Formats: sequence, structure tokens, C-alpha cells
Amino acid sequence: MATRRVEAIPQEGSRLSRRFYARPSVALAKSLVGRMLFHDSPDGLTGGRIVEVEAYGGRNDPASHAFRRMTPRNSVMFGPPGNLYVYLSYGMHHCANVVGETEGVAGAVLIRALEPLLGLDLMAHRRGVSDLGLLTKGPGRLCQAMGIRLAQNGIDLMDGPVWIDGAPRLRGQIQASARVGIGIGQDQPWRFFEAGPWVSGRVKAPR
DNA sequence: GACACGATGGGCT
DNA sequence: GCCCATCGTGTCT
Repeated sequence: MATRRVEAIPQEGSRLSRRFYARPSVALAKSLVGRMLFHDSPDGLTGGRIVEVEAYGGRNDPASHAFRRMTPRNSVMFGPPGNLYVYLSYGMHHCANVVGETEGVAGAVLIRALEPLLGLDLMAHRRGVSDLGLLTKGPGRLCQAMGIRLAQNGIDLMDGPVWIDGAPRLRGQIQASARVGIGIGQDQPWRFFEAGPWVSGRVKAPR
């Protein structure tokens, strides 16, 4: 498939610290837009720039998996900040979240879309498509492209095969809207994105 | 056990 | 825009 000219892509040595992740999920969500997400898997290295995220809380957020209580599935959300929370959606799609807050307090940021930059051929192979616009647009698609699965649930972003780079690179202003695909909690504008060709869904204004 | 339900995405109209 | 595959999870019996 066609290759793209990309800017210098930050590599090892500039991972975000646990201290960075230890903050309220809404603040963490905003701060993650524009940063690089990497996965160094046995298949190869893939990476993309985060362009769309959603914040999910705990007992304060009826749309969150952690709204009621801790269960085997959502336990990672209650764990240390800086871990990866992966779950299966609709029986076939994986969704990747970055855990925030502090240990014992649930909160996470769903990664909804990336600008695909590194390992494009591998992403295309995993996705079974060659269209760049369909590689990492949407939480399920980006997990498939990046090779993120249930096996990666709970891994540590500070010291693991999946990590986020320290320096944000923004090409526009960060915008906010209601979250996508939830039936409740739409009054909170907790979706944050940099408008452009890589963002999923449609732009909805907070109700 | 049984059962209802998705933080989705692909295909079709 | 509408339909629905597909299965882990949580809730209820």
C-alpha cells in the first residue's frame, strides 16, 4: 500500500509518567489529544496520534462501566492510573481505555480515533483494508489496527509494549461534544477531539 | 443456569 | 439511515 511522509515520530525514552495519568479523567482526556500511542507487538510496531477521546468517570457517571461497583471486568478502572483497560464490545470489537484518577477511584479515557502514522502496512493487514481513513477511525477499528486485545487488559503503559509519548502535537484546537454511542449521560460534553479527517462519528453539540 | 444488553462497525437501502 | 452479527458480562431467578 502507499506510504505516507510523516514527521519525526517520538520513540522510546519519552513515556508519560504515572503521575501524569493520576488526575481526573476529564482533565486526562483533554491532555491525551495530540499525543502518540504506540504498540510494539511481536508482529511489529504500530503507532498513531490520538485525535479523539472520551472521559468516563465512576460513581458520578451513569454511562461508565464503573458506575455501580467494581466487577471482574471493570476492576482495572479502579486500579492504578496509567494502566490500559480493554474490554470487548458487541462480542467482536475491542475498546482501549487509559486509566486515570487514583488507585481505588474509577476513571478512564476511551481512545476513539488515531491519525495512523507508524506501521501502516501492518495496520492495513490487521484490518483487512487499505483505505487509510478506515484504519483507526473508531474505538473498535483502532484496537484491531494496533493489535490491542483482551490480552492487553491491565497492562502498564509506563513499562509495557503499549505506551503513550510525552509530547502533544496539535494541529488545531481541541473541541468538546457529548459522548458517542451511549444512551445515558449525554448531558456531559466529555468527548474531546481535534477536528479533521481522522475523527470518528459525527460532531454533536452538548445538549 | 437463563437472559438481556451493549462506550461498534459493516453492509445494504 | 436502518439492520444486525456475536459473545462477554452483569443481573436476576
